[in-house]
Amino acid sequence: MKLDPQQLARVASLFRAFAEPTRLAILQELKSSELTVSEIVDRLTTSQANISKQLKLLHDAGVVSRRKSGTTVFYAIADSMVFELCRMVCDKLNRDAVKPAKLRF
Amino acid sequence: MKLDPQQLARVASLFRAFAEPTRLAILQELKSSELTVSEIVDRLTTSQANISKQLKLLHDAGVVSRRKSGTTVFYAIADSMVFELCRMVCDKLNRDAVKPAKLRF
DNA sequence: TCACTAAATAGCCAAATAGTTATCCTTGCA
DNA sequence: TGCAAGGATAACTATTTGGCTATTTAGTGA
Repeated sequence: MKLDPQQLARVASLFRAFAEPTRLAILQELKSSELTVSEIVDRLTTSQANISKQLKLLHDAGVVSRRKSGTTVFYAIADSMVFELCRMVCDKLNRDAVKPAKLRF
Repeated sequence: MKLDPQQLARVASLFRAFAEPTRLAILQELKSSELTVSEIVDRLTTSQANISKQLKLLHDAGVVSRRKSGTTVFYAIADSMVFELCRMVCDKLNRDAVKPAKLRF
């Protein structure tokens, strides 16, 4: 079965959510627990505006979930497929690496 | 275990290989068998130059393999993780879809 | 040697986007 | 009411990159 251009675009779009170091860094922080925007900002090295922007993108892609409590907003991984995906990609990079580096998301 | 920025960049880079409809279309064509550049060009709707460019990117990412025979070059899927990855992404899109669309790479 | 074909590359342009700073909601509280 | 804090958004810039056309490189056969 072949996907038509529109379906390919949707698939590509979801892959794109994972195709940025900053977004991967956010997901990595959310691996252990849900976090507020401020907590993520504290753990990473980019601006609050950028974190919010990337969180919105991840949320639109259905990758993270949002929970509001007062003025603070908690984000969490919405689907564990995130980790399966990252593990598969890391495994491939490890297989391809000349010198074993043992990446593990 | 947390990946450092350089490792995150490598992971992101591999994801990026899958984050384009044209490249996904190429991979989809290669699903059934290896193909020459010309054959891929015939099956898709973009220029030969663009197909070559995207094939180079996929090859650099270790996603497709290259086999030369005379003046023609055959490309093939280099790692079956490609299909596992795409299946997982399709499954998620199917889960999220309000109206079941049954995507299947 | 010359013509022909397959594929790769160069050079260009337009669109997409990660990042920034500045500003704007909201909510909670004095 | 006022104000401070947490997040989101706006506007802008710089970079990346998918696509094109034109050209180049490399085999093949007459």
